[in-house]
Amino acid sequence: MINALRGMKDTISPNSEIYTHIIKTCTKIAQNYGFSFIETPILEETALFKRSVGESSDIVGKEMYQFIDKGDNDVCLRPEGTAGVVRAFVQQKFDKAGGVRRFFYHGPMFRYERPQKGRLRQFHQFGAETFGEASVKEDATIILMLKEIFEALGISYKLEINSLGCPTCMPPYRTALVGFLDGLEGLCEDCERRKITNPIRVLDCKNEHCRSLLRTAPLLLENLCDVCSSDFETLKSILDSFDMPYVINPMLVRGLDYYSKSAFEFVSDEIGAQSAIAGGGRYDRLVEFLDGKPTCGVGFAMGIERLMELVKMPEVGRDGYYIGALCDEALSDVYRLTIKKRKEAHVDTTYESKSLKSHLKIADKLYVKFCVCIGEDELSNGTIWIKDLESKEEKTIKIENF
RNA sequence: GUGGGUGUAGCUCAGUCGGUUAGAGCAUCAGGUUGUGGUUCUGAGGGUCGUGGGUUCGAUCCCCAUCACUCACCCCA
Repeated sequence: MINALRGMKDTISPNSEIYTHIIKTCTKIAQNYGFSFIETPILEETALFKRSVGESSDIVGKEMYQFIDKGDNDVCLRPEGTAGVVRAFVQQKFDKAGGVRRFFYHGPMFRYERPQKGRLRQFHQFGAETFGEASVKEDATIILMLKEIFEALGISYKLEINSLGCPTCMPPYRTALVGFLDGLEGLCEDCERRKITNPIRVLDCKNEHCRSLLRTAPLLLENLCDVCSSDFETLKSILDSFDMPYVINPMLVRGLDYYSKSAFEFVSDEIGAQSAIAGGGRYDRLVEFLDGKPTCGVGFAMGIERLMELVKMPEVGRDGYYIGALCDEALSDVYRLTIKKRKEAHVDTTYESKSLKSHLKIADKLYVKFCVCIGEDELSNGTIWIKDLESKEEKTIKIENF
């Protein structure tokens, strides 16, 4: 027997209904917010991810599904969605055209990691990106859009926010931080490495000893430039005015290198150790990293599999028909009727004749509203027998009136 | 990549201190005399006890290896 690869799952009913419900809900809300659907290739040139996500990140460092194709191209299955969208944005020359563009996407992402609860090698994200809008109101809008999505899906969550600064305030802070870190003894191996590659990430270390050492570390939040500082204040006041609770987490550093200014993460405490259900922020430099004209951007991505464990599905009532034959002579009429009725409604059937009791049992289990049967009596009268499985009301009507 | 846990019927799990034909519930199918469901009753089908080796007269059970799944670390959605 051939099984699916490690960390890759089939999505089958009833999970597929939950998946579809999430996509539908997100799509509707994103469209209300002015985002339009974009589909980008799942396979991209490896260089795209190295330059956008960043070589220092674990994603690029050790988690990419990377290979050489038959044309000798170095390619990757996308580990996240933003890079492809930015590439498409630049390729379409939207950067030169100017204006504000908003896109949403959803689909599979791939990371070669050891699977665990809430982590798969092929997983699915829904995400959205706004280009060309510098106002921090857009950052707030995206957070409020996520709030609306989670409310629509019946998901409870906590929001954490932080500011990662900009090219004005980040570099001096970075220098100060490295100076502080150099004075420390006993950081873990990972932190020693991160100190060189991406010192900001040291703040995010889960190691208890490191955390205690870092208690007195300088915080970017206290060293923001005037613009970043006032933007962060604006963001907080908008969230306050829309009753969007949040906690400021100065240690929150998104895993991807391209973020700047606003960073946020929605977390759930009901899904195991992998608790982030959505994350995002601003990435004002990314477009130029990918050879575009400098254009600011802000966006988010959420993990659909992680949401699937939390979604409360709306109640569904009985719907549609089940049509069955009580004798072999009625089989062809049943079949014809089924195909015809499907032009207007959901119809299930069986290709064999069975007892009335069997048909009713099947119809009940399929959770349809009506059970329709044709037997010898109906055949000779040109009628059908129909029963409403909710009201238990039954009647016999002319076949042409069905 | 590292560590823990688990592999017995389609699903959820019992079980054998090693001993003849391995069990239950749910699910499936058929029936409870003539065409009535979600509740009941009866019956049937369905298992190389993850795989390979070892110990033993004998292994589903003990030992070793291996694979798979799972949780956690790292990191992230």
